[in-house]
Amino acid sequence: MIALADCNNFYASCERVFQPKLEQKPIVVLSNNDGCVIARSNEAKKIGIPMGAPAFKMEELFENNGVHVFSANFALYGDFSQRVMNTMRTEVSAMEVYSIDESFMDFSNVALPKEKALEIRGKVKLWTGIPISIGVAPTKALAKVANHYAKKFTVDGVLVLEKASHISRALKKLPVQDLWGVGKRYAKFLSQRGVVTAYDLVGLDEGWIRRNMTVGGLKLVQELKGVSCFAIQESSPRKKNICTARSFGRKVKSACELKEAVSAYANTCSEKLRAEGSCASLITVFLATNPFDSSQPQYGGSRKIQLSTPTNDSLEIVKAAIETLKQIYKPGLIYKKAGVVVSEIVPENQVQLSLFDGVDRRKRKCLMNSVDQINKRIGKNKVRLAVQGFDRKWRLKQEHLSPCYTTRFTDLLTVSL
DNA sequence: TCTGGGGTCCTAGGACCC
DNA sequence: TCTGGGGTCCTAGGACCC
Repeated sequence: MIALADCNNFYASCERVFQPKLEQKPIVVLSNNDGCVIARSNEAKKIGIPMGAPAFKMEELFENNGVHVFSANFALYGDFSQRVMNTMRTEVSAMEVYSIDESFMDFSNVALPKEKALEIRGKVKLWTGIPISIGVAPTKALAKVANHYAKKFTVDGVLVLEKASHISRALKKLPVQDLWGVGKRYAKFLSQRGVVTAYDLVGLDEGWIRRNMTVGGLKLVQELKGVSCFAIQESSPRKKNICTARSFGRKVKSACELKEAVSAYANTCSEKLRAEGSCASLITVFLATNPFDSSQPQYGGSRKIQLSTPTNDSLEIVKAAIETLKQIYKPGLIYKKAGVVVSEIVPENQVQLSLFDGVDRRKRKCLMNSVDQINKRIGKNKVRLAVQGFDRKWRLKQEHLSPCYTTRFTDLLTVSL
């Protein structure tokens, strides 16, 4: 048996932990740049605020319903995620962290799954303040289904799906698009063929599924029949791509500002590589104008640069990114977004060195180590490259940011007696 | 004025190899 | 008249996840 734990309305719940007066109140969390709604408390869902709705179109609705609006605070959510995962890890022998707010847990040796799940749920709430729901079933895909019902229809937030009759009853009531692995396109394609529920999908010919929904669809159907195709993966495989990209908080025209932004993103990619113990040899830079602004000329450019030696050195990666940016930059346009992707990733200790390499890599590694350690101790980006800029006018718009209660000393909660 | 930011996997088709 | 069979690698695009 496999359990899937999923935090309820995770970002909204994080915002509530240190502001208990927000219990029972509608909360929404906005994406970067306060762009669109990415998380909603149950109360906000009831008001009819859709997921992904642009915030500027919702202002009246927010106002009229007393909705508490937050800018995304990923430092806070990331820290809470770790606390939740660490708490769950004390209870099970094997666990896979699947996303920032979800984990699969091995329940194969759990005698009383329902009781165990309730215990975990209670412990996470007590230790972290975050409410979670847990679904337990024979496979991952079925655990997802169980979790779906646990969240929607149970009082205690836990559902075990084990008996065949219970499983087929659950599948009969589940719209096919609510399945893990069935998105909008497949849902439309299937409904045109009369496949509406998960149960309908399971009844189809497997050859047909394979032809029309690839092996991914076939594995999903197998899992729904109780045949496990997805094992619990305790350690995450090395990333194949690492991307840092942002929309700008305001219009950006000048090459100089773009250079600052792209340098900052390239530096972040380098930091992510170092944190993973990886190096990359392909750097891609892209930029784009605002696709929603039809009054302006549109442009999207991207270009790659191949490095002869894989690296995670900020100086090298930033330099390569700036060179690449110069090749795709067109003056006179209003840019809205830029990003850097690093790929062709290899482990740091398996880098193929070049005979003609001019860089003193040992020395550089020491430098990067020092920078990382200092920044870890006294704050992000305290030591950085000058090219990353100082006023950073292009940075995110975050008008409703909550304090980083758990990751920044100056933001610690104060209590007056 | 204002619409996010990460990822993965699969497939088809073209170019090329022997 | 008649033109094989087996591969790999790369890319773009599509689908999905959170």
